[in-house]
Amino acid sequence: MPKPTFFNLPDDKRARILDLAIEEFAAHGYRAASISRLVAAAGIAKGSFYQYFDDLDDLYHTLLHLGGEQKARYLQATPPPDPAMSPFDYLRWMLRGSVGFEVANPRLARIAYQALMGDGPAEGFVTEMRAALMTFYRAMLARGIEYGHLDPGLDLDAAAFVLTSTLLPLSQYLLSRIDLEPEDLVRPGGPHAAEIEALFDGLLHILEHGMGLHAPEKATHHG
Amino acid sequence: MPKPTFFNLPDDKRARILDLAIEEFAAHGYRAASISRLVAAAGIAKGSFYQYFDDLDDLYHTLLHLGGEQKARYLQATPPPDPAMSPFDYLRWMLRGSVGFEVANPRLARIAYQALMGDGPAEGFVTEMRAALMTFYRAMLARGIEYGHLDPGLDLDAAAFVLTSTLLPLSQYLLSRIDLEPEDLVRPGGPHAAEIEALFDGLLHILEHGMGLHAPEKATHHG
Amino acid sequence: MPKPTFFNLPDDKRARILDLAIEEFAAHGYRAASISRLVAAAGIAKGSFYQYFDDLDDLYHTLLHLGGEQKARYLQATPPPDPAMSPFDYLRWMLRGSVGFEVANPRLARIAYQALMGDGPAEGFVTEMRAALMTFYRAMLARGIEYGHLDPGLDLDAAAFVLTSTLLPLSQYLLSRIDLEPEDLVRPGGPHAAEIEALFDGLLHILEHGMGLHAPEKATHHG
Amino acid sequence: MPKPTFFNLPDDKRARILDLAIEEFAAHGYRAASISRLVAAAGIAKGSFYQYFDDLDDLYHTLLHLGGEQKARYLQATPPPDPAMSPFDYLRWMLRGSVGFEVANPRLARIAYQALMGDGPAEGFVTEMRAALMTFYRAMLARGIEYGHLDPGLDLDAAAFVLTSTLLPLSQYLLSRIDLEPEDLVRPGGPHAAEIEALFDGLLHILEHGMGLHAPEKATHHG
DNA sequence: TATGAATGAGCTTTCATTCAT
DNA sequence: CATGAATGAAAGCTCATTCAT
Repeated sequence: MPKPTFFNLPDDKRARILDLAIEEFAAHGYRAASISRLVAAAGIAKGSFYQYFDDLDDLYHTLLHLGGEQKARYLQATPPPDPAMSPFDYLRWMLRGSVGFEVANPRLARIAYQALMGDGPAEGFVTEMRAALMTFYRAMLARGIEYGHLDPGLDLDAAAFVLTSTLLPLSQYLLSRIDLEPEDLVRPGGPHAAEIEALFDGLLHILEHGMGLHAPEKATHHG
Repeated sequence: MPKPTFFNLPDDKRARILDLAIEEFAAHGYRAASISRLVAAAGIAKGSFYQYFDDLDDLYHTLLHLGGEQKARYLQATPPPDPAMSPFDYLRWMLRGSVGFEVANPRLARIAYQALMGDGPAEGFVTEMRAALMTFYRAMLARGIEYGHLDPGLDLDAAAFVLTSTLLPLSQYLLSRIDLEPEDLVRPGGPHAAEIEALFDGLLHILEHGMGLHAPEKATHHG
Repeated sequence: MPKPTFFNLPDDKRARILDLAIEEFAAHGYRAASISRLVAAAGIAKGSFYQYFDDLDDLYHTLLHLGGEQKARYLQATPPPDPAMSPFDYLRWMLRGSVGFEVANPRLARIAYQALMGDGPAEGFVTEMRAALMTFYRAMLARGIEYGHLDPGLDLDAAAFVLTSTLLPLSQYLLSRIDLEPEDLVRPGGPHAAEIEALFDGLLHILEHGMGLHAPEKATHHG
Repeated sequence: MPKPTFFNLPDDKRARILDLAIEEFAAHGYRAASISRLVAAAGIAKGSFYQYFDDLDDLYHTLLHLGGEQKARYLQATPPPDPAMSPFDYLRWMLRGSVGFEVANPRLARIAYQALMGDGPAEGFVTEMRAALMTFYRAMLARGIEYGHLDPGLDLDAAAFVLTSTLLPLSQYLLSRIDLEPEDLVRPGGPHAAEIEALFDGLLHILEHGMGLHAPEKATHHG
């Protein structure tokens, strides 16, 4: 938790520090991030850092929380589909939102991704978030079964694992595959919008047929 | 690339150094691994390290190559099924082999996993290996389509991505979920063999139905 | 010397600051005492400290003076015996008083003791106080000779040195030897009152016979 | 305990480092001694210090042990008097030796003195040494009683306390009183030899008469 | 080849002190 | 008078790397 001093800072200064901190962690990872480098980049005194934060860990957790809040706000900008409908519609909504946010905030996304992949301190926050993700997907799938959209014989553990493993690295994959500026990547009518939607289609098709109740006629999905 | 000096070492000494290096990287990660700690643990002189390797990066890549070779040897111990048969039989073979190897070499597996997840130096090797994995899966899937086992409309990129993302973290997931000693985990008749096979079944079912040509009668997979 | 600001403070606030300052110096010693820690404990602003004192040294000397005054007041509460009588009666009075005060104010006593033992700044104050102590004892001893209570051949320097060296650490010794709460230690009828009086007897006996004119019959002091 | 590296150093370099370390601790005390200052003075790299010692504490204890050994060697150069004789003869021997050593090694003596006075880390070594001193004096006094040199009614605790308290700071007192170069102070025929012996006489007289069995005729000690 | 002492840059952290509000 | 943000010097300590033996 940052010290009150940090929140009393002028908005632009606080924002600049956070931005450079994101830069630092994204560039060097949790373990090799350096307070010295950060304060040099930010043009503030070494001692000032400790007026704002307890230590690097404090700043790190601040960044992760910040990322979580920002992503939540971003997702809420587009209302989610009716949960009684197919969970794949829901997934598509979430997928568009997540990728949109992460492509718009690639460095912050990279930090969160690495945190969930085992970089960063092993304790608390991260472990909880991984578990929360799995739990969330399990619940979503269970609801899907209840509403008759999913195969009742589905192995929930396996399915939640597939979802987590697949969706987490998705935007990193996109960013690496399409070597473009992030902002160009997801602009609604941008040059890659079609390509991305195609990938979403392919992905969701696999998941849907892998997990869903597929009537024979639905098999001709991509005529 | 290690220097010739390293290969002239007595076998046991060379093995001990590699083993402790694995320990060091697995325990502290690529960025926080320390030559000082390693030579102290190995009981060799600081200078000797530089007789064997250029630097930590050199050793790191050596370890990754070593892991690759060992895994290849391990997999080849069990002959793969006929590639003309269902790619899911092939996948199951590979899955059993991979998980078996990684659970038998948890620290080495952890290093490789973290390397592929973005720890380690961003350059060369790692990126290549990720690409190689994707390419390998793409080829496997293409062959599956060719032989009529897979839906010809399958989005190869999406499918290869799902496979890569799902199979890479699988053994880490298993190790975390089943809180047991690694060696107990995969012993053929061990206490968790059934549980693991069930997870494999669930996983392959999803992938198979998501990607395959599913005859209607196969839908009752787990009666 | 504290600044006037300090004396204009509400009594309770001023007292609290002094009390916490005593705590700080007693706990960490002169050299490791920290303004930062003190103001944090006292809940005052960093800058406020400098409104009250020049620096840590200023506060330190204030504490020492304060201790001196308090001790003087404490001693005067019990009227000293007639100086024309044996200086050992006088010593016993002083001893009781000193030990009583120091045991009642252990942290303040500890600071003063360490100051006189060479902790603290080498300059001025401390040296003076040590010299003053010696001078005081010399005068007392000289008066004892004058009044015929002491051996006229007594080496005044040696004797004053013995007194100073012996009495200064006395209460520290008592506190360390008897592992009890300070307040229990000197309560008139307390469990250790007898033990302490016995030590006083032993001590004064040695000093008296070492320095005094001892009539043969007084040799049977502790039948 | 210093690391082996330190003992492999050339003699003169090792000696210079120890000497400057003594200087550092004597000048600034245990708590304010600084590795940075020391290495600057010694002209060695910061890192080199840590090749020799674990940390400041390690060096500090090394110095104390070194002082103890040197003093023991110094004392053994003059054979002690027969312990069956008066303990005051023994005391005089010890006193001459101690003062001689401490005046010849004033800074080392100051460090040890401050250590025994409560500077330095509270743990182990120091507490033990204080207790050892008291025990040693108690034993000496008990032997004195046994051999009939001391008053059998003597309070051993009180007496041992007087001895410890008096003799410990003696050379510090001498050094402060006689403002001379240490080496001039104890040279056998030096300008202050007589003065010092006189102080010894005075001191021992007090102790002897305070603790001893004084036959009436011995009372005329300084005729 | 093996050694391990030497090095200095770099790290995190604490500190007393100043000063604008 | 009170405040607390800003500062940079200085601390202890670790590190990879070099090099003479």
